[in-house]
Amino acid sequence: MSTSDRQALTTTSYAILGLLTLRPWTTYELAQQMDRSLRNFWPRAQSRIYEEPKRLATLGYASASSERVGRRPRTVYRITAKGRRALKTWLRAPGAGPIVEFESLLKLFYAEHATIDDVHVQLDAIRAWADRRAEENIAFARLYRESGGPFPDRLGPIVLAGKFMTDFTDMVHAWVAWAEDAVRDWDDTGHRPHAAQVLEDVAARQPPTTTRETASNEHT
Amino acid sequence: MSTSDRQALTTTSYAILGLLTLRPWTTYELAQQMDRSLRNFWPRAQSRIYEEPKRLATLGYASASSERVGRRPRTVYRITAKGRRALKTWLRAPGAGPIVEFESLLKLFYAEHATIDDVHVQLDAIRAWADRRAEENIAFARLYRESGGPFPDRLGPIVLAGKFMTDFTDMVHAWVAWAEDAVRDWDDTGHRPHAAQVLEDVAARQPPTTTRETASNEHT
DNA sequence: TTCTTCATGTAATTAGTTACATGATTGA
DNA sequence: TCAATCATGTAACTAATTACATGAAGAA
Repeated sequence: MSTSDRQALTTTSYAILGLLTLRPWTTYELAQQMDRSLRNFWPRAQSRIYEEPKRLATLGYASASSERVGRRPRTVYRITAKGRRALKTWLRAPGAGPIVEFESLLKLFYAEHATIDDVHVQLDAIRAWADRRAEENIAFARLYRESGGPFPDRLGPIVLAGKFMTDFTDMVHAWVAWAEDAVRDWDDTGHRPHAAQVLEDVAARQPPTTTRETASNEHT
Repeated sequence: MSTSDRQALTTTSYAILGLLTLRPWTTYELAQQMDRSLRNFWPRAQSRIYEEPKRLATLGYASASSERVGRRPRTVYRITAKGRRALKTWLRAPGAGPIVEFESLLKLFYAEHATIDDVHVQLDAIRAWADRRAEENIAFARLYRESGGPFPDRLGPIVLAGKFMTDFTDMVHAWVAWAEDAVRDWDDTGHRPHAAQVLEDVAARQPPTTTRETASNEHT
């Protein structure tokens, strides 16, 4: 039981297995590709990308062939039939929803202990992040529009993920603009017009009508 | 050097240190509060919340006082002056930008190997996720509008983070609606009108004018 | 020839998770 | 009085990270 647990693939395993369906890769190429395509919704360190395919190979989901560059060894990985089957099975089960980690926002969450300058440092950093990402998104879109990209027949799934990323970038950008306005009314009066407005707006919304047993939240 | 490294606080340490500025908490309360307030932008397992304050205490950033409930011991943590200073210092440095992990999207990214049903399983799961979150957001806003919440003077920072979360939820919701349309044109023709449209739109954008040394990306 | 960057990997360490264990409290 | 839930914690494990090491290739 604990032995079979140890053999269970992680999401990262499947992430790499998925890349291996496209073509064989050297570990370095995998790391590069991971960085290009999955970084934004499944970020992992380079060393992880070097380790995972080994495991895939020992478990039979991939095959490893050793090559040689001068005196240096290198490994090329290919997916096996077993690997393809495993991937297909994994694709059928619903995956986890989005998880966000956001250190700058955490700092803003404790802004009462910071100076107003500190707050602007965070907001500026976030804006810079959004700008950088926006640039990447545009460069990416132009590349694909002009050349079709390295895997033109994958356009559908690629843009599915790509639009998620641009939507997220846009959202962060808009949020930071709002936040800059909002912190402008942070004075000693305790009045927080922007915050109050948000509360009103969100509180006035109709909860989505989920179909689980006539959601009885109307005790109003 | 490696000894002093071991003493470095992590972001999670500061997350808890921040809560400790609000009032003293038992570990269980801390875990609860973490789950209520920080889960959405700094999610950590409950056991982590039980361990971290110990470290804060041994390093002098917090003090621990042992109480007793029947025969059971429990610990209440309080921030120290040193802890407050450390938090303030941490707040000054720019934090990391948002990191997203999204397993369902990863599965969609490999949708070529899935059936159309599999794809809809993912999209449905994502929509359900967004609906659940929307509900939480609304409940949260209503609570704060009506009662002011447990820390009414923190309204500013709280809504800063809260609006980020609702904006994100809204974005996911809108994206999934678009995605459902987009996968509708996934047939064998290879035509992907929705995807193509996104590429056009994003490619046509003007990159944000970052002020680092006259960004020379106009070789057009 | 030397410096830098690209390429390929391993080792050490840790932050974090899952799983377990059990006492206290509530209420049926 | 029994079961379920709340409360409090520890132990075992691992996925992941940072840091290091070094050969190959290209440029100056």
